[in-house]
Amino acid sequence: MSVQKSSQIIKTRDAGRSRAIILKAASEEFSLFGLGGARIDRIAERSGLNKRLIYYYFSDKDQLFQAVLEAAYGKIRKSEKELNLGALEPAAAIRKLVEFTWNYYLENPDFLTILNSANLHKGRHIQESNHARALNSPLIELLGEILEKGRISGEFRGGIDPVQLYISIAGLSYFYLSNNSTLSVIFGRGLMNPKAKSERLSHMCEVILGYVLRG
Amino acid sequence: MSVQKSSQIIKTRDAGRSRAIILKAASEEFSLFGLGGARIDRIAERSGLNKRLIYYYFSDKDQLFQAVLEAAYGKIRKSEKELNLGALEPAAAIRKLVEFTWNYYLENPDFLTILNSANLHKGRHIQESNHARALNSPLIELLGEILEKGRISGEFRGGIDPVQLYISIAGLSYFYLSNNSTLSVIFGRGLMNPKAKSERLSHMCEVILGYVLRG
DNA sequence: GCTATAGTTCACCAAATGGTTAATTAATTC
DNA sequence: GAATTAATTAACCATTTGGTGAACTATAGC
Repeated sequence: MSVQKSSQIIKTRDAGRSRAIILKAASEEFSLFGLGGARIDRIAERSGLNKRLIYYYFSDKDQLFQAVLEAAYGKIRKSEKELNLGALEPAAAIRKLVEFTWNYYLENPDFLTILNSANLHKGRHIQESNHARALNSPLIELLGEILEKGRISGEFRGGIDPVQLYISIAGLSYFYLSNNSTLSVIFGRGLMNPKAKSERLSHMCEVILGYVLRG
Repeated sequence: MSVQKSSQIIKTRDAGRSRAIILKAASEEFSLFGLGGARIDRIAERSGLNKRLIYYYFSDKDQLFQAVLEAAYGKIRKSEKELNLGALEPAAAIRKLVEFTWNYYLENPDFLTILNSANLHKGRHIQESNHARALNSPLIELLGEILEKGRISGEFRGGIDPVQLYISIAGLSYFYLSNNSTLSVIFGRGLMNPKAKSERLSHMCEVILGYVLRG
């Protein structure tokens, strides 16, 4: 910030900062209304920046959405890397992955809705994004090693496909959280209160560990 | 159909038929583009009926979406009822529920996307729909009975919450299918080819049965 | 300090959007 | 078969939409 022309405050110029602000505002907007329901004018308002800047930095709505998607993937991949599952015993590692997934979705609800939008559009934006495609989950390899380690030690059953397991772990949290509004109504039961949430986490751990552990 | 004024073919008038046609066209449109991305003009085109009729029968876009949602719920509830799980042994009943869920989602992809839209909008449309709220899954009670029967016979573990189990069964299929576009890209693996689909179904059965069956 | 460029603003636009008015015609009632 | 009602149509509209042209200004390099 600097002062200029009779105490009028003007922002210093910073491309990186503006880009980041727009990205965040866009992420909120897409998350709230989906790709089709999002409004560029509202993103501009939300960001406090001029609408023209959105086009200056991101060309059009689809490319803006793609950038939002890339950022969302980048963020979760980063968190996954910090997990350090390799250091744990197999069963503890699996449990930690279930807990991490649950907590990450819980703390980043935008991630779920943005992914839903991406899928509504048949993954078009991810396919067009070399960046996001390269963000190919390194977790799968690690998960494969953990499963192998557990199998050798005799505690895990054999023949588990890490991709299937990863999708199952994600799916158990994802569906509950992403669809919680309709599920809560249908079951007449608040799925987001603290007790319900903790019960869900225990249930998921039981399901996943009940599966991987040799009976 | 009837012929009139020098061989010009005109449709007979039928409120019920028109309503149904609009509902189907709207369902396709909402499913393809979401609530925000759907276009009333396109729904009119798709239905082959005059746009004004949409407003005549459904008042506005939100109420049209609500009707689509109600129809979607009505349809799956009807299919669930025809399942007749009560007649089966507990383990077979659970397996059949997993298979049914998977197949239903597979054959009705619109159901998934419409539900996603409903959730994007915080379940507002379901809450406002007495009809859909009353469609409260009767499967839960039945599932509770099946679990109890299995527990008494000693094959199932005790303390399973039918709601949690139902959500897990649904979630395992739902996430895989609803997010298959992005997942296929990320894992570099076609999740919708016949082999992948059959592997998914076995995996889910193993996970769910591995959980309910006493180790 | 001058210049070139990158960042920002403002005013604008054609097309699309959800929704409406009012007339018209088929079906139903009497 | 006339009168009433219900279904359908065509034309229209105010507003919103994604996107642009071109001017302007702060900053970095010289």
